[in-house]
Parts: sequence; C-alpha cells; structure tokens
Amino acid sequence: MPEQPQEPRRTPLSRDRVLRAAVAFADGSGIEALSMRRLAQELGVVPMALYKHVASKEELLDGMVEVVVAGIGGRAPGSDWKSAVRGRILGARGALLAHTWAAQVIRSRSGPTPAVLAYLDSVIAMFRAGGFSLDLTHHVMHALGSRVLGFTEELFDDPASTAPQDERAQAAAYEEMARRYPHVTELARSVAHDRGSVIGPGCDDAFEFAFALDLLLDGFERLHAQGWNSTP
Amino acid sequence: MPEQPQEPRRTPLSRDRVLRAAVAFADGSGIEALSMRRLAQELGVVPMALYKHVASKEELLDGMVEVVVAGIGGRAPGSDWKSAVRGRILGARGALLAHTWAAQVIRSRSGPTPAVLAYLDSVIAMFRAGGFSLDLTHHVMHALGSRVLGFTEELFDDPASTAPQDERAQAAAYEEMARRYPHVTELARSVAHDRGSVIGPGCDDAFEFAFALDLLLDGFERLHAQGWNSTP
DNA sequence: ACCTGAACACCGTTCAAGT
DNA sequence: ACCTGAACACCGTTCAAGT
Repeated sequence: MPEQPQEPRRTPLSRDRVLRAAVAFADGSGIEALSMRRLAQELGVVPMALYKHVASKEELLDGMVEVVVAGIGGRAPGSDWKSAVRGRILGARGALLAHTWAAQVIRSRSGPTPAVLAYLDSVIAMFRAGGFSLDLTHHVMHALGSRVLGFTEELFDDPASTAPQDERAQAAAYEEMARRYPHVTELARSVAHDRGSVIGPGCDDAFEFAFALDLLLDGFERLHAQGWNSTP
Repeated sequence: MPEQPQEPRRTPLSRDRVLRAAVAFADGSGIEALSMRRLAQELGVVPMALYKHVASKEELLDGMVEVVVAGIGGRAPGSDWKSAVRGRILGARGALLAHTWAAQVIRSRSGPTPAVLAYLDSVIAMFRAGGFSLDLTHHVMHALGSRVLGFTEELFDDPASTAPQDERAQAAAYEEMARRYPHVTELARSVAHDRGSVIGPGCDDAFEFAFALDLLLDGFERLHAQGWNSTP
C-alpha cells in the first residue's frame, strides 16, 4: 500500500478553533470580508467542513460575539454601585475597541447570546446591590441601551474623512457646506480649532463616551435618591 | 411596418420613482429582501436600467434614507430649547417607526447624507438659540448619538419571542434561565407582572425612549445652568 | 457512516454585443 | 448613442455521489 501523502492538518477542527479563527480573520481583514468560504480557506479545509461545528453563518457570528463578550473584565468588587457600573462598562468598551467589528455584529444579532445575558446579569446585580428598585433598574437598563455593552451609535464617525481634491474644489465644497448647514459647520470649526488643527483627528471618543455615561449615571443617582417610581 | 406591441411602461423611470419604489418595497417585504434585481423586477425593468438613476446599491440606500429623513416634522417655533428639541426628536422617532428598516440602514451608512445634515443642523440651532455654548452643544450632540434621529440600540428587542415548545421543555428552560441569570430573570418577571401578563407584550418602547431622552435633556439643562465647560 | 465536490439559487456589477 | 443580455466573481447552503 503506497504511503499516503502527509496532510498538514495541524490541529483538528473544533468549534472553538473555528470561532477563534473567525475572530482573528475579522480583526485582520474586516467583517465584510468574512465568508464561510474564505474562513474555510484560511483554515485549510473545505467550506462544508465548517458546518459540522457551526450550523450556519448566523451561529458563527453568535459564537464570535460570545468570544468577545466573554473577555470583558472590569469587575471591581466592594465598590459603590456607581463606580462598579462605570468600571464594568468602560471594561466592555475596552473589549469592543479591540475588535472593531464586534459592535456591528452585536447590533445585527436578534437575541442576546448566553455571554451577553451573563454580562447584563452582572450589571443588573450592581444596581440592585446599590439599592435600586426593580422598577428603576428596568428603565435604567433601557436608558443605557447598547452603551451598557460599551458602544453607541455615533452619527458622524469621522467628519474629516473627505476625499482628497484640489484646493479650489475643497474651498467651494466648504463654502457650500457653510451655506447649507451653518450650525454644523460652526460646530465642526470650533472643534477643529480647540484641537488645534484644520483637518483635525476628529472627536475624542473616550471623552464623549464618558461624558454621556456620567450624565446618565448622575441622572440615575438623582432618581434613586428621590425614590423615583414609574407609576407614582 | 408592423405595429410595435404597446409596452406597459406606465411612468418613465426616474431617480425619485426608483427611491420611492425601494422605500415601499422595504416597507412591505423587509430590507433584507431588497436587491437591485428584485427592485428592477418590481418596477418592470431590467436590472441594469436602475444604474442610470443610482450609481450603486450604496447610493440607493443613501437615497432611501434621504426620503425618510426629509419627512421628519416636529418643528415647533417659538418654544424653549428643551421642548423644541424634545418635539423634534420625537418627530424623528415617529418618522422612523413608519419604516422599520430605516434605523438599520442609517447605521450601516458611513457618512451623513444631506437630509441628515440638514436635520442635525436644525437641532444644533435649537441648542444654540437656547444659549448653549459651542462647547456644550458639541458634547451634548455626541451624548444624544443616534437618539437625536429617533432610534437607539436596544439590547433585548423582544424577550418574549421564544419559540413555541411543550410545557415541560419550557419550564426546564425557564428554570435554567433563572439559575444562570437570576437578576435578568427577576427583572423580566417583574416587568411581566406589572403589565399583567406572563408572556407580556414586551416593554413600552415609547416610554423607555422618553425616559432616557428626558434624563439626558435634564442633564443638559443642569450643565448649561452651571456654565459647564469641557476645559475648566 | 462519514466526507466533500458539484450544484442550486441567489447577489452586485462589468462589459461587450446588438440595435 | 443608447440599451441590455450574458457573464463574472462572488455568496450561503443543499444534496447526492464517492469513499
């Protein structure tokens, strides 16, 4: 019997290996480049081999979310509810920053995966430990929305990303902009001025995230202190 | 010369007609069913005919956002900044509720379209008319995020949408849920109890939206009153 | 029983051939 | 010059044939 050519299948495929490969691929090439076919190619297997470990692409995406969310840290036991929640949410933000595709994929999922539920459970527990009523905790969780997982929908992600064009066209575009959207333009100009550059590096995401988070947490604290109730 | 068969091309194609057809199609069949090929079929033309009016599917989606955002009302001139902003944002929410796909499509776009810029300009103008500094207005707009356009990322869209299964399996799943996520379960149970149903109709979206919006607006008011500055 | 190549039913978009 | 059918380079997933 002739010797079989040694196949270089280093590690046998497993659900975990598929998921980690998908995360690494999305990190490197972007989520839009991730397809079952390309992932299989990356792993050196035939596309259909993936379907033994994930039932569908949907399940693959769910699994990728699990990997990222399971990596959220930021637990600081013993502190007051406010700094506990704050620390945990900033921890979530950190985990998501490492995987730029994660927020988008979480948004696209219909229901929460187990790791997301476990995470939410831990945040709810912090409010409850701080003496929040079930009623207030409920609405407070809604008010946080996706911010509890460390991301928010920004409407203008980078206003400075205009395609390079010649000076005259740029000046004309700017003038048109200032004429049609005077307040947007004024705001953009003042931000650029504050940061000392005409085509600035955009806004400080970390500052804006903390600004809004603290505004909400302060609001929660105030409602809690006055014994707020949804049906007075 | 034989008579040409009368073609039933009622109205000649135009960019506007293409966009309105796309909006109607997405309203009826969902955004995921919308493809260039199916839209062309709907309009009784060959797929390539669309490309004379929209350069790509991306541009089609941008155009659809324009149609929806241009339809936002809620301008109440003469009122104070808080009720003006509140009314306008609730108006945006109304416009988006009529097109369930709109929020998702806006999220997926990279930059703001002209109608979105015009809308943002009008909201910024309201804060400025209320005496807000450029600095505070800037951060306040970030804090609103997508909420300024009437939508937010809710993490659990309808927790009651469990697939129908036999009672025993359901009870087991519930018990498992209560064991692994005790705080989530407690919260869900209290909400269901308040609304008087075991498998309730979910949460009151309109209430949650207004709750969070008012919390933010109150926070803005407080910062404005105390002359808040990002660099004290 | 397991594995997998080919096929199916789609995409968005290019392009060359036809009028 | 305009219009459009066929083709290209992809998808996710099914399925039957091969080992």
